[in-house]
Amino acid sequence: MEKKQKTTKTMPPSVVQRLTRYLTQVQSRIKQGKEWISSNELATELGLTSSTVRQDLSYLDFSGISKKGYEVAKLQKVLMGVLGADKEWKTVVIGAGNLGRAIALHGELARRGFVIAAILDTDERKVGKKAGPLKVQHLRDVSRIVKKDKIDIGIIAVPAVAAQEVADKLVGAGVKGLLNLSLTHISVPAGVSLIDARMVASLLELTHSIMSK
Amino acid sequence: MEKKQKTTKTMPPSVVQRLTRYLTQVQSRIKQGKEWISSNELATELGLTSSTVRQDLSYLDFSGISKKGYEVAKLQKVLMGVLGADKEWKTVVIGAGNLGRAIALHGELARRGFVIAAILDTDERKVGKKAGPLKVQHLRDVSRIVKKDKIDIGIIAVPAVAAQEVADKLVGAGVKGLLNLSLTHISVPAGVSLIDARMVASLLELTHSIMSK
DNA sequence: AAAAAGTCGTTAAGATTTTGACAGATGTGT
DNA sequence: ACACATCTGTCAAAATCTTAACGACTTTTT
Repeated sequence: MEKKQKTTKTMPPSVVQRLTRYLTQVQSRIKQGKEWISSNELATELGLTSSTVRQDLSYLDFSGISKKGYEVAKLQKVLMGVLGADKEWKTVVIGAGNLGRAIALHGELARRGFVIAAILDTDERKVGKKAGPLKVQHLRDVSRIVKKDKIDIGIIAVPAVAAQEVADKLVGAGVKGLLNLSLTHISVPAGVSLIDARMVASLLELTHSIMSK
Repeated sequence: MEKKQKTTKTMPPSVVQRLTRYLTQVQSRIKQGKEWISSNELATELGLTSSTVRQDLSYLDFSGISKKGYEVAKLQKVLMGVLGADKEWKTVVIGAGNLGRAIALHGELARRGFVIAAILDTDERKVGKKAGPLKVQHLRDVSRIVKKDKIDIGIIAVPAVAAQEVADKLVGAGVKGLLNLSLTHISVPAGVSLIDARMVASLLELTHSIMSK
């Protein structure tokens, strides 16, 4: 009657962020035909300390081998499992502006298991137009679409003023997580996940950093 | 003979990130015609504690007033100054795929002082095509363009395999900072700033978070 | 004019994250 | 088979970040 957990003390967000980087690094190793990678190599490649790498990987249900390091195939599998990169995630993009359309068409997402099932907007001039294989639908149908297509994730690519309202609609319709690309803060109820990916904010971090050098 | 610094103990990255959020919040206050905002209001709106807000703002060369809070107009000005949001930044986008073009055309960036001076690609089929008002140029001209247009920032929107090489070229050409939108890790020399804004990574953080709820 | 209430700035306590250090494990060379 | 070198896993110290607490100041109320 024992759960298979071992991994399951929740990881700090900073660890999760680094896991995504380990995953890309490991995958590039695999492409190169390598079989092993050490904590020290990972650390050097990513600008971390090997101690951090080992500590992070200790959260996983997975072990390395002395003198060899980590087996990349297995590590990839474990990382994908923990991050959910081994599943398909149904997503909907809200906002059929340049950014929204670009995301809907971004091959990388599809390749990584993020299926864009629909793209929505409120602008009647955009509704009905094509965005690649998708036809832009009206936001008013969000609830029906989320339910019918079993959408997990909403990607918010609308102007700041509309962001919270769109988020509320998505949450109301039952999505489990939101990716916020607008530059505004969004709040969501406790059961829903939210990650910010605000480019303008990132650019401001960058300019701050440039100025303080 | 005294510097006007006061602000100038470098801020932790986490503080800088929050400053960007304070800025958007303050600006929305200003639009609403309000004059003041308290640490507690900011905290509530952004899901923080008022203590964190006060601590963060204490890094700035700026003070609130007992019983009233912070004057939004002044706070905006100080935040913009610290973040570099009161300047124009010349940027170049590398990669004329969907994402690169969307960014080059993204009005929000222009509105925030990020001037997209050029968009570059290596794909001869894309070179010469229009992306809004810009014409796609060949990456081989990056150095000339960066110098002529006094480019500060490179935005990297190319496939993972090309990202590091593009970064090296941009750094070689003299940009001061990079925004990395590719999903790969990029390394840069010490004098150059780098911020990651990797959507796929953000989505993986999101799916991890969804799964662990 | 005194008391009350609200807010800031700052200190330090508490929590979290990162790093250093080292025992134990595994492979390599002689 | 032994010594040596190289890794991992883990513990604990160090560094960093967040939060609570409280004195001081300002406005409002009585």
